[in-house]
Amino acid sequence: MSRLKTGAHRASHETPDYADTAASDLPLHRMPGHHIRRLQQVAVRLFAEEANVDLTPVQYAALLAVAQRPGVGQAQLAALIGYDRATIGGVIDRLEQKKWLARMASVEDRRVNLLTITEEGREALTHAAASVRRAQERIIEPLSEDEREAFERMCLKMLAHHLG
Amino acid sequence: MSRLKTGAHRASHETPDYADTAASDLPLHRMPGHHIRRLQQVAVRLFAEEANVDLTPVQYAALLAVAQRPGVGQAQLAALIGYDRATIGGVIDRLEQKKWLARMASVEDRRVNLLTITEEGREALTHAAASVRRAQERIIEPLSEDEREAFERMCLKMLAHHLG
DNA sequence: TACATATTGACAGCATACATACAAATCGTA
DNA sequence: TACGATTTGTATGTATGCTGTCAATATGTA
Repeated sequence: MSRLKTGAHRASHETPDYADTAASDLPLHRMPGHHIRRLQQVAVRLFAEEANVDLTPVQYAALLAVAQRPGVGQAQLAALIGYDRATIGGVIDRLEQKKWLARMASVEDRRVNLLTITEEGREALTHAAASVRRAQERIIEPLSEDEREAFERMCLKMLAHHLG
Repeated sequence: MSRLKTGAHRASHETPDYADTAASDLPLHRMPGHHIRRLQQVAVRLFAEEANVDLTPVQYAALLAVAQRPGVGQAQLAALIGYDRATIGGVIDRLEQKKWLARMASVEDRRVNLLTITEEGREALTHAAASVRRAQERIIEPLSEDEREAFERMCLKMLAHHLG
């Protein structure tokens, strides 16, 4: 604790001389959770850099899913792409404001909002496709072809284990 | 587009019979960005499940970093753990409310808030260490030892490329 | 048919994240 | 030393994400 007085500019110019922490503390660079968080930040940034339409990664996934399954309900859409039921409402609000997606009352089940993509939404999807692909490629760009396959396989393995 | 009328409950009971999307649309299960997003959700959930103190992953990383470098400023802390300068303020607010972290005005640079961990904060860190370690292990649990090393190596490779 | 149970979408509250803008303070350089 | 450029922390606005709660609506069963 006596090192406390040394001030803000000192630490960055010297050999890392950490104050004691619990013996069982993992350093951040050994925490998969920390890596995943930073990769997520990178992925979002790359998506935004490449995007040529006003779409976030979340909005793109939602729009694509509705395009592939017209008439899906909000809860089903959320389950489909792994989002929260409470979150998807806001995402749909914003896509609806842009006129890319529409809510329609279901006749069979009056709780449900049937979701459909509009023509403009389909055009936006088409227009975005190439840049989305580029963003995805840029994330894994530093990996070799073998590594890319291994990375995808390991991701799917972890997701299947934790979600399946 | 004529399939649009078929309603909400149809698609989930039949062979995937997707409406046409652009030929260049990647399916979600081929998007590393999508996998990373879902892994991030899993990692946060596991952290919350294991946590035995009132700490989020972000707060834990910040608290640990301050414990290791007492007297760091907010901007330096943000750079250290890869967060945004604007975000870290709120994180620190909440850690300060819990009395686990303190802001002190710097004498040398009056713009800077020197951050220090309190005794209670150090105790919280110690108390949390084992559960944090468990959460990290659970994320990569389905991977073999070789795969775990490969996963870490590939994460670091991508992060170095995009952040370095 | 009546009633307990479950599902759906909305909403509130909290906690990241990022872009942008801002004032205060510091730094670099002419 | 004056002054433009940079840095620091804060504030605002937008967009996820999660937990909980709620009302409306279905559903399953006694």
